[in-house]
Amino acid sequence: MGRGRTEMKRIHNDVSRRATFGKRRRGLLKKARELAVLCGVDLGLLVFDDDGAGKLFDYCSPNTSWSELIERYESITNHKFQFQGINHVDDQVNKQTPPVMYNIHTHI
Amino acid sequence: MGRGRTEMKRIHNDVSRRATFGKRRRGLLKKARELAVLCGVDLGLLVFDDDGAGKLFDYCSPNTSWSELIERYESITNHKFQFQGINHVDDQVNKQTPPVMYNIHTHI
DNA sequence: ACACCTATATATAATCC
DNA sequence: TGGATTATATATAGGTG
Repeated sequence: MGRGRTEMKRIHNDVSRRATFGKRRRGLLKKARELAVLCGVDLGLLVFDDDGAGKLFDYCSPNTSWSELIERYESITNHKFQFQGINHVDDQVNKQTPPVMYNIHTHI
Repeated sequence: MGRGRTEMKRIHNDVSRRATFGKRRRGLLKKARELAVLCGVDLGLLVFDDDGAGKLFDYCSPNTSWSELIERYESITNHKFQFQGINHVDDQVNKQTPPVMYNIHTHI
């Protein structure tokens, strides 16, 4: 994209990589919000900046929260995350109709 | 984008909204993977399809996992999610250097 | 590092099949 | 419905200040 094609591997030059990170991170967050708004779906995006300061960038769609998203993720994948102090683990969880799960590896 | 501009609000026509959801969801997952690979950062994306079947689409960058991402999110935001069966809650958690947190509302 | 610029690569809305 | 197509809107690589 832009003035040249980009190989899909880690950019070795530190300056270029940081510049690209800033641009693409903003683009990705914007597109995440657009998808949530245009299609009215729930979604969450987490991006960690590993520059040593440990910055976090995230987006969570309107009318939901990360705790809800994680609960739903848990109920679908059985990964069993738990919200501290509130016991969400009960026998009902896995009695719901099991939703279908897709991921990028099978659906790109 | 495409042959016309799109207002940034929920698409009311069911057929259009579903078509757009499929296209943009694939685009977003692709861009999430590109950001992770090009910049070597950890990230995760969760998208729920609210069509009644409860489908989930997700991407998690290489060399990490949702449980790790959520632990890191927790340590930054103090939201205190917990991985079931393993007690991650100890007094060390909040003694770490507090990382900076950004989100789309302040950094779009 | 950050913002702006501009040429190009991509994403995708509308359309057709 | 779910792919192709194609015209256009957007994203962004590379460059400059």
